[in-house]
Amino acid sequence: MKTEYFKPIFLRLPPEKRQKIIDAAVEEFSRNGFDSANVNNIASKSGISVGSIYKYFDSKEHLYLSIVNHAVETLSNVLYDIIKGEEDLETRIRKIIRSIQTYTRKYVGLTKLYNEMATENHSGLTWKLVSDMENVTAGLYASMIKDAQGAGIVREDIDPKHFAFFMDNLFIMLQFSYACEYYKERMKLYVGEDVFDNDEMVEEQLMKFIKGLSS
Amino acid sequence: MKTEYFKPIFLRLPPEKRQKIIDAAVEEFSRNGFDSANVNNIASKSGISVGSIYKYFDSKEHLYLSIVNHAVETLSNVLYDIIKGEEDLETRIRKIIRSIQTYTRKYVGLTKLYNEMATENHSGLTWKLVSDMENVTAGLYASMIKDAQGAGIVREDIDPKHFAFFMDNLFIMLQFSYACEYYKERMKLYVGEDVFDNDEMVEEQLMKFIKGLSS
Amino acid sequence: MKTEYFKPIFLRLPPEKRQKIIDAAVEEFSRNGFDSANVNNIASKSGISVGSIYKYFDSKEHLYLSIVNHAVETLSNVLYDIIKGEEDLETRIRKIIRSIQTYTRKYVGLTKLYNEMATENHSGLTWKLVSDMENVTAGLYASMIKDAQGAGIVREDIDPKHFAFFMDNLFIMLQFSYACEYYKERMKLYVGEDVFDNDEMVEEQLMKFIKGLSS
Amino acid sequence: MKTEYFKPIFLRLPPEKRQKIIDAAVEEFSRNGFDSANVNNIASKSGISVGSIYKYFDSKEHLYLSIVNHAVETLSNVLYDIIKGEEDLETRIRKIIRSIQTYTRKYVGLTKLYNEMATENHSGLTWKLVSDMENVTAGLYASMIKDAQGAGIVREDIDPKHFAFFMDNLFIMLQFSYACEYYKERMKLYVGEDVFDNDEMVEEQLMKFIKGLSS
DNA sequence: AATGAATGAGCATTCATTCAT
DNA sequence: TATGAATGAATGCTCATTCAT
Repeated sequence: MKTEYFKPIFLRLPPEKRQKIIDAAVEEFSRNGFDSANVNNIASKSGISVGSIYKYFDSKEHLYLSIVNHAVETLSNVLYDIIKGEEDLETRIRKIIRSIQTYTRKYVGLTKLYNEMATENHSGLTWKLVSDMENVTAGLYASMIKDAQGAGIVREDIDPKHFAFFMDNLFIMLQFSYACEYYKERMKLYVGEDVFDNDEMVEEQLMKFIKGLSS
Repeated sequence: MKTEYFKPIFLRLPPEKRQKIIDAAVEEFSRNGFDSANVNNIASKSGISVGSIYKYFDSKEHLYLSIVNHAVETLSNVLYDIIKGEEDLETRIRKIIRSIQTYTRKYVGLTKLYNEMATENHSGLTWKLVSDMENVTAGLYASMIKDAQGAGIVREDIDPKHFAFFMDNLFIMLQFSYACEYYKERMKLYVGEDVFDNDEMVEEQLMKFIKGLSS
Repeated sequence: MKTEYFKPIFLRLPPEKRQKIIDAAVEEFSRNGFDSANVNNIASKSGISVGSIYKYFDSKEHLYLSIVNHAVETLSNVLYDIIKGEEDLETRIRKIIRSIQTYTRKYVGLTKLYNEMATENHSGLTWKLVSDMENVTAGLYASMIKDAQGAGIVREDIDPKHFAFFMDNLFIMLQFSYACEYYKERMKLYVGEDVFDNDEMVEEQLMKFIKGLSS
Repeated sequence: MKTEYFKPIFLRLPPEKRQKIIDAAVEEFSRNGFDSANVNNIASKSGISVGSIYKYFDSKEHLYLSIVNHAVETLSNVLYDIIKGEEDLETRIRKIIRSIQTYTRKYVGLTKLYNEMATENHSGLTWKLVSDMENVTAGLYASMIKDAQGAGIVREDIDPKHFAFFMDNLFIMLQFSYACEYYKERMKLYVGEDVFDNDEMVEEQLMKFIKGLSS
């Protein structure tokens, strides 16, 4: 069922070597995008030969897909741990926001890659890769909101699916705003040059935004 | 101040010719992204020679920037017309949502381009291009919200700048969700296969989301 | 009907340039075979750029096929002029033999190419190219022999088609023996180191062989 | 005198292992030609490691030469058994024809290899390999014909060496026509789609051709 | 001004060969 | 001896850019 885009031999590599390849590839793909990324560069940055890259991956595209897959798995694992908790809606949302702030900084490359990936070019393939995860998140969000509606915290007349969608949109844009040059500039322009030193403020404001305008 | 990336001669061209070049370039860049886009293709699709392209633009990059600029101008003009109106907050937000639904469908290529452009690759240059416009929008949004706070429609304890930022984030994601394959799939996954036939529903739900959860 | 493997632009080239490309390609392909032939070499030997080669031909394979086609046309034109004559069987056969001796020396590369081409690798494509010509030759030979049977010069109980086939086999091997290293060595071994200075002798003996052993 | 292109250790291998390597190499070289043949493929088809291949042979070229040598030995042993018999000329020729029909089908790969080998690429080396055998055959043919001349079966005024040469040319082409795609197509075109089901016919006609036209 | 043929650096990929285990 | 992972030079092909006409 689960398609893997690397060859079995890749898993048999010593973990540090594997990590070096992943790091170099994330760096190269997230900086240049798929087309401009240079496999030979990735190889030399990893400290291995091109030949070896092609022993581990069938093609540049498979290398890319493996890396995207890795990125999505890493990022969604983080979210998953939070969403699946038992706390009330507000606590969980706050946790998500803080995780985004923490982990997006930690995995800048992976987040850039996510943005890159959602771009037109190869979206057919990448969507297949990512849909499972988005599916899980979507479901979790929706049920989390339904619960909140049951508990009277969220108004009944809003559709949980739409709510989940808009909320995740905010999260995605927040990720990009912490990782991608363009969106970083844009965030500074909107809320001020010092946003990135004010994580609590952002958390607070986003929380308020989600909770609603009117008192 | 305002940098232009085409050469003066480009403006002296007959408008239809200019439009043909723009259309061909939007098509090629939005379908393939900057790197895979082929200048020779753009030339033949426009019905002019490569040589001429390079008479009008210094390089592929300048052609790209000119096109992005055109895209942003077109898209932001639409928004601008709406925001600058005198109606109350809710009316204006609803108008924006409906415009996004209408114009994003009309200018799919331009929207894809906006997504493409925000990608790491050329963000340095593109940001310069776009910042003016985002600046205007940001200011307009913020003052629009401030007004609403003055009128008692929006709670006082939320920062107008943050509010504007989050709201625009929602709008941007909505645009992508109507234009870019990846985000289209994602939206279908979140809210159902038939979203794209349910514009009113989306408007209604997004309105509710922005207005807030709690009654 | 007739497939051409070069692009139209190739024909618009100045003939000397075209010839230079053909010569360089014949040289490279006949010396190295399809796989080892180096397109970059062909380009520099022709005094043009690789880019141009790919403007004239879609791929290495198409370049090869164009060259093979040229070779076969050249070689079969020579034969065709002879076979279509009105002389009696023996005169025509003698003429063919002498032409082989003359033209194979003139077009060594083309003959080597013919040998190369008949080799397994790409025979599917090449056969299509060549079959028309072989078809013509086969028909001409067969009718030539039928005539001779009618005239009482060739015994009635031999099948003209088989006769044509065997005769052409002898001609093909003669061509190879005048052009390809391996077959040259072999011919010297069979009939003596000085064969290549004894064209009349070879003509005489081959004529006798074809005309038959027994008096 | 006799150069061997494998290393001594190759002979010390268990015969089945040796045979497996030979089979895989014949298959690969005859299907793809020298250049496109892949040593790693040969290794895996043989069920041994590349490393081992290079323990047994110095290089791809030596492996190739060893295989060609094997092919030629096999094929010429067959012919040798026939030619050295004591029967009269016609009987022996018929036997050769029938052997070609039988053994070429059995050893398609070896025959293709013989064709491949006679191609320009490596003819220098291969000729050295093969000349001994061709020498023997040439001599045997010639003396066989001389005998026939002595017995009054073959006209005196034809040179036995030339006769042997032309006759062997016919045999070689017959081999190719039974094994190599290109020549198979050509034979069908010359004598009909059903040639390959008509071995006796071919034998009969070739016999007649060699025996001569005139009654 | 316009053309489009020509250029050649650049990159993905392959594969013969080596060598540490 | 045997293994097979690792190497990296080599090559087909693309495409931004130039420039003679």
